[in-house]
Amino acid sequence: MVTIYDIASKAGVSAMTVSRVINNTGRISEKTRAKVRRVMEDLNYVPNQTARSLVLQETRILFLLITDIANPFYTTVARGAEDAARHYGYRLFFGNSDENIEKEQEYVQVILSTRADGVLIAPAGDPSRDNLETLGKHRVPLVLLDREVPGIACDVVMGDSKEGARQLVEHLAAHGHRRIAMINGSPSISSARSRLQGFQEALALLGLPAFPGNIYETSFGPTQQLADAEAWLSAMDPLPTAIVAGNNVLAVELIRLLRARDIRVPEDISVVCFDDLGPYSEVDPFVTVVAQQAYQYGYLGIELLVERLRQGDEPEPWKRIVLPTELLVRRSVSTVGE
Amino acid sequence: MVTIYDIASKAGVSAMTVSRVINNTGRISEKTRAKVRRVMEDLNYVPNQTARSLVLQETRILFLLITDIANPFYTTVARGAEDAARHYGYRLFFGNSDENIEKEQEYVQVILSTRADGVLIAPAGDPSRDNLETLGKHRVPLVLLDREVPGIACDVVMGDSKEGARQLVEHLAAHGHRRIAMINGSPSISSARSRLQGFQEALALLGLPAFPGNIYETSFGPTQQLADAEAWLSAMDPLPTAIVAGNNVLAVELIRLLRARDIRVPEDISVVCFDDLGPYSEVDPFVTVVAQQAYQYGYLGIELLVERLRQGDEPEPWKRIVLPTELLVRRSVSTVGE
DNA sequence: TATTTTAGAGTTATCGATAACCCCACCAAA
DNA sequence: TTTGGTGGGGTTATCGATAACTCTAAAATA
Repeated sequence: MVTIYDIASKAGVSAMTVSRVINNTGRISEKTRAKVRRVMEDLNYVPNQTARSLVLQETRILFLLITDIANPFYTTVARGAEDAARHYGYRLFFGNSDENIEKEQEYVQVILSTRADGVLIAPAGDPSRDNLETLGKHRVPLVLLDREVPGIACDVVMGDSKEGARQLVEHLAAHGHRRIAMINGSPSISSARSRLQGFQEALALLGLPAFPGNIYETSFGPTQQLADAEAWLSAMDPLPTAIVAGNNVLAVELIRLLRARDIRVPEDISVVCFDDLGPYSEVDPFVTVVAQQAYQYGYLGIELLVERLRQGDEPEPWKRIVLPTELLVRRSVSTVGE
Repeated sequence: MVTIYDIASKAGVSAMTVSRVINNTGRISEKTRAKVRRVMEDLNYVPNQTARSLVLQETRILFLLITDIANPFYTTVARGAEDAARHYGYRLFFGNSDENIEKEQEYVQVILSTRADGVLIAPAGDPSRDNLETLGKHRVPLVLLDREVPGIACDVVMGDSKEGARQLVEHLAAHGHRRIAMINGSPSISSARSRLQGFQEALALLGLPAFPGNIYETSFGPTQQLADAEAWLSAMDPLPTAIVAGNNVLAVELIRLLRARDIRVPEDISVVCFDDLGPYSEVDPFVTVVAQQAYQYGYLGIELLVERLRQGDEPEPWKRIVLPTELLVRRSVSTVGE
């Protein structure tokens, strides 16, 4: 590999002069600058960012740790994050935690050994606190994505889960549904808690019953089997006329399960959920959802991070960006009692 | 940040001894080893991978450069790549080229300055040759994804595009379609060429007409507006009864365009395409596709790369992995002439 | 007992860049 | 003539790790 010293000797100058030309610092005569530039081109020189990182104590690497890149929500988050990182001159690593604390912990080690300048992370849940504290102990700037963690003070980009839940329930109620159940992610995840709370408050507000067993809590995880969900469904007698799913993955799994039991959606049970099902759900719109501004999650998250990196000594107060949700009405809700 | 020297002095040994403990090399007494380990834990030491990369001349970084992380196909590729990278102890950068040569070129510079150990790339097209040669000139191991580039000899993971096209056309023919058109990506992309060729061969084989203007070539790109596609449609008289789309994005855009013109799918025109549409398609299967093993693209691609990295001096011949396609019949095809 | 071996370390140079400091010639002002 | 500012650029130390070599005391062997 061509180094700065190769350039220096071919150009008959010192390495420092080459460095100055590269970074446009110091005083260099036009003649010297031109000569160095030409040698760099001749030799196809590309600065070694690793060496630079070592001496500058800055890697210009940001890490995006999400729970599943295959989930359309996070996919779009990743796109936003990548666009922002590119715009601000950072490189972006990514990893999937699969909603798994141990996997997350492994990535924390990778992040630390990488000396990433900052981390944009959707924590697996409240138990992620240890992992986040590890990052904090090493002074790695952090921005939380979609989920807050009690005890961790930092910037966060999240959605208005309670409002989203309210929109879904109101929509169902407007279609005559009164017996509504919810399948949700683990209560150890703040967004799941907010969605549940929003769900219950909306029920109360509309005078709808919170019948026994109307809540089923499992994992948002990508490999979820919904093994017990079958029992949960059977236990509800009569079945609810509508079910709110805590996220898109759960909605998909639920619909699959319902169909396997010959329960039609939406004729027998209506299903709605949080998060859209990808850029292509517009082809044949089916599931009614409250969509979130996934791209903005990623873009704004990186921007918060970059802002933090620029602050240094006089840190500003933590920011908390709450993005609105939008109800997209499609075909997975039928009208009851007509 | 805690360094190896901090550990060394606290433990009363030299830095080299600490390094030996970390890497399990050389001879270290159990007592010393234990002492060093304890100091490392006490001080929360994490080795600096940057420094290590510099001296080892190896970053343990792989770069995944795709054209759009928001495309469900590449999303799944990314997941496979990430799983494989993790398995083999590599970190994974990613970037989107948006089917754009200039953006791709910028990323090539990033890759070079990063000193990534290898690159898994879906090139924007044949003109990517320059970019790939730049990588080659710097001896960066390369694996091509989904697309070959004339003049570039390296490992590649791709799909059986011709067979896929045949499956689609045969499926349409079996439903009575005889007037079939195709909307495809740029002919500068090898997979687009193969798909077109497969399409035309299949037509010929089945004795179907290749009427004038039955092929429309545009870009696979994510931001494609299909501005001229409208004119293309109008120029075909009568309209075809079925259209094959070169990939999922084009199919989506096409369907949107057809609907805007009040042309129903599949009643008026049937639409099929390459690549599945993501998790949504499980919920309410609509578009008939030939799906590709996207996860395997990513996983096997990284494996090829890692294999190359291990070879060093006696390189094996280039490998060319061709993955099969699978026809998934759904609702976007109607039967003609009943 | 004298001489090798060997276990268990330490020393020094190096990877490729940049920061901080130093140096010198030249020109202007005192 | 002396002083000192400034343009232009070189020297040296440093970032945090590892490779290659060296060193020493104790154990093994002759």
